Amino acid sequence: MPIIPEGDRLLTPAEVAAMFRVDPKTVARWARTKRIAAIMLPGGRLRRYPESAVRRVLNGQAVNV
Amino acid sequence: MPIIPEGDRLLTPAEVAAMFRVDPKTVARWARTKRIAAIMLPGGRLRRYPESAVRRVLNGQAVNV
DNA sequence: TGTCATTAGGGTAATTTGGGAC
DNA sequence: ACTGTCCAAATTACCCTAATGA
Repeated sequence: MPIIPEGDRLLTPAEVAAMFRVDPKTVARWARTKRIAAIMLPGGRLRRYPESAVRRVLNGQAVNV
Repeated sequence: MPIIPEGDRLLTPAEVAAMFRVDPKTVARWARTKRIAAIMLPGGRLRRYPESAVRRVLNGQAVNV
């Protein structure tokens, strides 16, 4: 089954950062340390964040990839 | 492209402290003791406060998390 | 193919937190 | 009973450069 549920929009680092009021770099750090779910683009450098994962954090629930 | 649906914006500890004119540490203490709603950033130490929660307190209404 | 805003990584400084005590 | 301050540790922000992707 898909790790990313269908209908789950992917957010850019800038969008996630804006939602949490943190620096985009901080979001990348969360992804690198597995503190928030994220997928890597084929290029292997840029990431996108499933909206559902972001929402889980906003709801104070556990996260993880 | 930049869609940030989450209707409830998040405030930083400093912003909340300024609104109430108290020390940021006091705000953190309120969060620890569940006197004001807050979410913990994935980092695990810093918090953000839903604007709606702060507004409820400012309006003298009950709070709780 | 070339341009260009965005993103990630490294290093360093600043901010924030928790906990105990006053 | 509640707040502000002191401390050490963890987290985050800002600097720069290189790579990505539309």
